[in-house]
Amino acid sequence: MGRATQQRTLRTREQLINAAREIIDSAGYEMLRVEDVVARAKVAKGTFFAHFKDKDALMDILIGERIDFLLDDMETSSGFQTVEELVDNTMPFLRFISSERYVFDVFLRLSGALAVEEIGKIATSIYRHDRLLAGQLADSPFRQDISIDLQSEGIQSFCINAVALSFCALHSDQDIKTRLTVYLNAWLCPQ
Amino acid sequence: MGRATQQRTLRTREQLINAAREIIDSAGYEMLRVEDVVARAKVAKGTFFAHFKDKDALMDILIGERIDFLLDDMETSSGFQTVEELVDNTMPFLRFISSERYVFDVFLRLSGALAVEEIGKIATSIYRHDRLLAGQLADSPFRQDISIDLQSEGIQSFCINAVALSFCALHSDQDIKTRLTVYLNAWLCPQ
DNA sequence: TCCTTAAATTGACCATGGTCATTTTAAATA
DNA sequence: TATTTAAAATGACCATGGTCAATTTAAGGA
Repeated sequence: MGRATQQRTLRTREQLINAAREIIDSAGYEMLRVEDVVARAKVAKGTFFAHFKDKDALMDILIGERIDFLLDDMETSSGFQTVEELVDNTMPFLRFISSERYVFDVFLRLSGALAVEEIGKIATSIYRHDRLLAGQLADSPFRQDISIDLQSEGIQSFCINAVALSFCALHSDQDIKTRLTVYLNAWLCPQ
Repeated sequence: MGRATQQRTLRTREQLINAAREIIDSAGYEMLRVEDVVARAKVAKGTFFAHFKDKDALMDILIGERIDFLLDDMETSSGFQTVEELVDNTMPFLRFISSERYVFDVFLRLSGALAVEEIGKIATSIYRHDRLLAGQLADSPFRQDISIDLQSEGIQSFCINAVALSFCALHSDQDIKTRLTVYLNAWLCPQ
């Protein structure tokens, strides 16, 4: 099974991720260049790709960890009894994935892993969000004619749609929160 | 207002699009390289970018025209009275956008135009699909508590979600048609 | 028919993500 | 401590989308 991971491996990886975080903090996700990351981390370009399969894999880690922090908050909240509360709980997450068009594109691209081996932080965080929603829906007074799992799947679908339309020039009349509220009332509280 | 468009401009554009169609027919959308397109069309690389803003703009045309053909079929159909019929009407469209992961990615990226000036064929086709759905929903026996427009928007959202999950290793248990049927029954026919 | 000039085309060049044969490092062992 | 060798790091190189100053073409007027 080979030798144990060396200390320097972990150090190099930390340098790369920290360099990337600095760039993102000052210039945003979209501006991140692999060449800038390796220059700041003082390693060669090849080293980057020895640590991350590709640029997306680094983004998956950085975006995924941000989402995880937001899910931590959602998890410690006391759940929701109304669509309004559900929307309020969800907005920090939606504000983040809609903060840059590039972030949303990466999120969509990595939200479904093509192979089980490739499941990354973003894909995992979506699964976590789904389970979190399902748990909180169990204590909520919404429709009873469909399963909790289906309710949750629909909520996620409408979240994505609300963000997608917010990027669309033809639909900029409504903001994400307004649109999501309309969707979820129709989805969770049919008359 | 400048001079009229020259004949050769139209000819060059046709050459480029035809070259692209040939490549896609034989190798698929993902394999298309701009360099191969210009080589086959016997023009210089710069000419490509004088005709199309970027590679995505060409894809928008080629994917958009395919979608338009599928919408033509949907339009000439006699509409739908049940979720089953709605799903059957929609499946050719979903089969196309799920035919390649790359096609789905381009579709998502170009489905919302960031600026009104940039509205392309794909964005237009989505608007057309929405209007087509709304027209056919008007004659359908589904829920009455939400507007036709909202019903249509939800259908589109669930279509995308069904395709997205079909690409996901964690959700490959159900196929697109099965999943969409479950979604739309819950969306259009709540108890 | 010859000029003028806007439109169209060209291809060398750039930006950036990604590869891989070679070199360096350090953990294990004699 | 010296040797071995797997792991880690290197950087020249490649693939591909995209730019732009320079050149060619052709429409319309003198």
